[in-house]
Formats: sequence, C-alpha cells, structure tokens
Amino acid sequence: MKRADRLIQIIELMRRERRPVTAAYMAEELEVTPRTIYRDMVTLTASGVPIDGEAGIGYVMGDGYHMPPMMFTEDELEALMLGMRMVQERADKDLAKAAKNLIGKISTSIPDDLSALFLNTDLYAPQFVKIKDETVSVADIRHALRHQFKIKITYADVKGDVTMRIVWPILMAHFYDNRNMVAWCEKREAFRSFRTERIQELEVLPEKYRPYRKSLIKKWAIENQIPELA
Amino acid sequence: MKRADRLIQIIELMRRERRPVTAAYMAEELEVTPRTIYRDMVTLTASGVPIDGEAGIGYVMGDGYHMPPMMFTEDELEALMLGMRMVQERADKDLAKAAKNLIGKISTSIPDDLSALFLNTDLYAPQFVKIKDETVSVADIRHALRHQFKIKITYADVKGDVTMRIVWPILMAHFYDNRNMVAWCEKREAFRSFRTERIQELEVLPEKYRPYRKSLIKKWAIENQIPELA
DNA sequence: ACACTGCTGACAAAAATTGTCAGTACTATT
DNA sequence: AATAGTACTGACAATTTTTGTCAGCAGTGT
Repeated sequence: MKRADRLIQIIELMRRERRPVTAAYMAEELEVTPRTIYRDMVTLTASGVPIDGEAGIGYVMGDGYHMPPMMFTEDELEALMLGMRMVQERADKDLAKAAKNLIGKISTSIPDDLSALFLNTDLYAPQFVKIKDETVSVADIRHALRHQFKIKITYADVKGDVTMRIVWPILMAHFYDNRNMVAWCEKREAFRSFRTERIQELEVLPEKYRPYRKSLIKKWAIENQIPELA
Repeated sequence: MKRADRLIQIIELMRRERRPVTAAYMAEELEVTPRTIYRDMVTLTASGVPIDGEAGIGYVMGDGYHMPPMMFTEDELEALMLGMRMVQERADKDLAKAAKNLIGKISTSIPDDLSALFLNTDLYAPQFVKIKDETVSVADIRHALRHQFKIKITYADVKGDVTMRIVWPILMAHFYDNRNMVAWCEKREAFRSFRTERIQELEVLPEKYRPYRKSLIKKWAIENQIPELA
C-alpha cells in the first residue's frame, strides 16, 4: 500500500476508534512496521490533523476534526453484502428481514453504478446445517438485552426437563448450528447459555437489571476464557 | 511539498470551497503541474473521499451525497453488526478490514445514542474452524470478478498436481471451512471451483471476458442445481 | 466552431519511502 | 522501585514512488 492511501486510512481508523490506538496495532493492520507509522503520525500532525500521542498509552484523535462523509468503497459494499447474506442464512427471521431492509436502504442511497455492482450476485454463502426456528420471538430477547430488561422464560434443557426462570440476558451467541442466549440466571446465581429454539415461553419483564451489561459480559468472558470479549 | 501533505491539503481546500475548483487552479496553488493533480484526484476518490470531477466544470466535494444521513432501526443495526462480525471471522483479511471500516463509517453517521447501542458488544459469532490464509490477494480476485477481467492462476489441486490456467471468475462462495472461487476454465471449457488457499499465483489480465457474469452464474447454478441463484 | 476542462498513457530522471537496528523517555502497573 | 508497554528519533541504502513532459481523447458550456 502506498503512503498516501495509508495516511487517509489512518485518519479513518482514528476517527472510528474511541480508545487510544497503538502504533503497533496500526502497523499490523496496515501492514507496515511501527517505525513507518511513527513517521506517518509526524506527517499528519504537521499537516494539522489533531492527533495526540502519549507514551505508554497510544494515539487519540482530538474532537472536532470533521472529515466529510466518505462514500463506501467497493470492498466495503462487498463486505456489507456478504454479511447480510450470512445474516439472512444464519440468523433468526426478524434479523434476516432487517438485513434485507438494510440492503434496500443502502442500495437506494448510493450512486447507480456502485449500486449495480453492489446488488449483483457474486457472492454465495450457503448454510448447509439449517438452524431450527424458534418458538418465541428472538426480537424480544434482543430488545430486552439491549435495554437490560429481565425476562422470564420456560426452558427445556437437553434432558427434556422443563423449568421456569428469571434471567438477565446479556449476549447473543451465533454458532454454526445453533443460536444461544447467554444470561445470568437468578435461580442458579450463575451464567447460563440457553439455546433459543428450546425456549418455550418468554415474557419481557418491566424490571431492569442493575449491573451494566458490559461488565456482566466481561465477567462471563473471563469465566469462559474468551479473551476477545474480556 | 510532499505528496502526502498535498493530498491532505486538497481535502481541506475542497471542503472550504463551494464552487467547483479546477485542476489548474489547484496546480498553481500547490505548485505542481495539473497532471499531478489529476493523479492525486484518482488516489483520493479511490480512497473513498467523495470528490466529483466534471469535464468543463471542475471538481466539487460531494455534499454527503454518496452517504446521506440514514436512519436505521435497532434491528437493522444489529443485523449490520452481526453481519460484520461474521465477515470479520469468516472472510479473507481484506474483506474483514473493510467490514471494520464500514462499522466506523456508519457509526459516525448516525445519532450518538444509536451509535452507542450499535457499538456495544452484545453479539458473539465465533468461527471455530479457522480458514487458511491465502497466498494470493483475494481482493484481486474480487476486483477481477466485479469487472469481468480474466485471470491467470497457478493452482494446486487435491492431488497436489500444479497447473496454470486462464479462468473467468464469476462468483465467490463462502463455506463453513473454506472459500471458493467459481470460474469458467478456458483449458477445460467448463466451470470449476478453486479453493482460494490453493491458488499459488495470480495475475489479473487486462482482457475482459464477454458473456455477462450474471448469465454465467445462472448457467453454473443450473448445472449445479442451485435454484436460489438460477 | 470554440474554449475550457477532465482524464489517460508512456518514459526516464528525481525524490520519497521503507525496514532495520539501536537507543531514549515517558506512563501505568506491580 | 522495578517492569512492561508505548511514543519517538537518527542514520543509511535498497527499493519504490512521484513528477513533468508531451501528445491526445472526450465531455461541457458558449
């Protein structure tokens, strides 16, 4: 990659990251050595781009630097299309519908030539193992999860034992052949995973749970040794 | 002045001008020849900076036309996020990077409260079977495919036999544990699938293939009994 | 018809970029 | 007080990029 491109990409990258970004990270992502990144940063700051670097921390972009909205690149549109295909194949039907709507919205708001490219079928992402449809509305779970509502569920476990519990949903996990809701179970006082298709009944309670979902996710990630979420 | 600086300055200059700016004017201002400005513009637009050039007029920066403020529903944002996670886990590294950039672009163009919801981690879509990294650039394949360029590849088949062929790439297929390029093979005069990680060398030829990709895909889909693409 | 402008290709001289390596200084954590 | 992580600098040679030049085509507005 040429330097000029890289500089623009660094601006984009800094704009989207809220946390400090290390030179090493950028070096990896942009496929150059950290030394080159340091040189780039000098160039950018010299040209007036408000980037702050602190030893031991990383780089942060100052507020107020406003680049005009960039259009999507071909690769971004392709990533979007592939992602939406995957969602349509693999996610629950509400989300699949949302994916379809999204494709529509975006394709009408980009130039025609890009749009044609975008909508053209040149991707294929089939899922051979079909995931069972849910009895309950996964949209309800997602809604509860986003706003930290407690939910009451009737659940059939592997052995077929049916129980009723109040849980705090914190995460949706999408695996190859099943979907899981990860939640804190009030009954067991522990994290549990619930396969969505085994949830028989579901009620979103008006009551919210207190600890921030983010911290619960972190705790769960540590317990389950999933570094990318911890 | 170095090129990198000049590009950043061009962005600044375009942002503050309302009227079209001619290449000649910028060339004067930045003390280079117009030819150099034309080259710069190609670089900038390729990097996604929304600049429009019209013969007889000059250059204007797109007023957010390419990416207008869009309203998304919570479900759409969640579909988007899930899709991009999947792409990051499952697609080649260029597309993964594009997915990341896309998240950044969209998150800066939607209201803050939605943005926070959007970026919050409440999805997990791991891929346990890791797909092998490619030797060649999959971005090149995608580019050739989108624009119907022929490509020349050196390919090692299952038995380990290495051959060189000219093929017409028509489709990328993303499976659970591998990625495939589907193409018309000039040598065999038939459709063939090539696992991307077994392509040893790749050259995008300047020559385009004639039949529309869409019709080739259809033919391939019928041969392979894939009704959703036929 | 005309002037103006965007845009492209090719080439060789000139200039910038890069990785490498070795080292300094600052920050937060232990 | 020690340690790990990070920003940052200098110098050099191989490599890559950039630039001007020139010649031309194509679209826009008068």
